[in-house]
Amino acid sequence: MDFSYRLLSWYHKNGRSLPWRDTEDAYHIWVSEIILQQTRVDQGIHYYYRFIDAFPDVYSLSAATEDQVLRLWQGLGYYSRARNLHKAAREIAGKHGGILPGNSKDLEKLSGIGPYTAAAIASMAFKEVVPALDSNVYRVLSRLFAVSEAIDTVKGRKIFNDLSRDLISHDDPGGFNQAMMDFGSLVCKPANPDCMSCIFRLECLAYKRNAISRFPVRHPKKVPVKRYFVYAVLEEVSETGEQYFFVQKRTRQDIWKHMHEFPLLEKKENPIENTEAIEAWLTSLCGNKKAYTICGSPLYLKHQLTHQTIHAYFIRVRIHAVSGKKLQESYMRTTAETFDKLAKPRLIERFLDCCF
DNA sequence: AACGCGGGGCT
DNA sequence: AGCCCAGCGTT
Repeated sequence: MDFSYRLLSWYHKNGRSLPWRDTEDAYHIWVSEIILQQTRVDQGIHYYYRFIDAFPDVYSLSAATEDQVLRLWQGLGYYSRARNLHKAAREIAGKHGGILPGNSKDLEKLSGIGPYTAAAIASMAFKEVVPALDSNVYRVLSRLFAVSEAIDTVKGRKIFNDLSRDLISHDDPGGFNQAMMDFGSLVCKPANPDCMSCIFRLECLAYKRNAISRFPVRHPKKVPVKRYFVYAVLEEVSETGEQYFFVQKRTRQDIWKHMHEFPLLEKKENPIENTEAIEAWLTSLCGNKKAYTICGSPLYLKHQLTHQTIHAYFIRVRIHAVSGKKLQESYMRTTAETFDKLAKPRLIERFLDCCF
């Protein structure tokens, strides 16, 4: 089969030049692969430079705190990637002498490394002949062979796995995998693919059937759920003139785990008209009605996630004198400077951009 | 197998 | 407004 030869020829002429290519350092490749999970290259590349700069090797990453790693990941989303990367780095530093496992099966045992990432690292860093199936590859193959099985089922995955195993280059598996991904993102794009410059156009079954847009097949997605957040932005100015905020770290199995935010009241329905309930909440936070003053009217921000629509209201509150017990026990009192260094979700960053 | 997990670009 | 992106872990 000359598929891989033709693909690699295309790749050597048209492939992208990226900082994690042309390196033997498995750690660098690993970091790039984690950053690029469900993330476009354009979006992730800046984070890659900053991450490698801050943590140039496994040991520097393992020596960092989770908070430091999350702060660097801030704004990129899917924060479990950062937590798992950090966790795995500590495991490698502790149990593997700082060396990444040298094959895909052992790589897959590490936190945050699944079938795709294991195959990507093993093929690129260790020349293991194993196909890395990401959504680019699913798209390219589903169109080439008009695969009508959905890509997000076990049955479908097996079909694509088998196809790739037949096609993959044994001389340059890493190049093959990267070539497939570049081809998918540069030519066989999700929308408006560039079929006219496609080297496989004449063999492409989807193109022949004039059915490009029907591939790949995937299961329909769920509609986003609505959530209503009311944040109390509690500001206290001490006698020395220092400004303090009250913040908390999210710990639940939910969005933004281990990221920081303001005291939060969440409702299923829009609560903003119910001023009594909100004031009761603020009072319980601050101890009594005289302990605080609401500044102005709430600021509303809509925040769209892939699977949730968050309607957020920020209420700025000035705290006088002594704070309530609940505030002391459940929340951290931080200076503006310290707060700045904490990892925060985009929504909180957006609010800060508006008001501070 | 189904679900939850971000943020941003493209159409 | 909806779809998609160098997927993975949990339930």
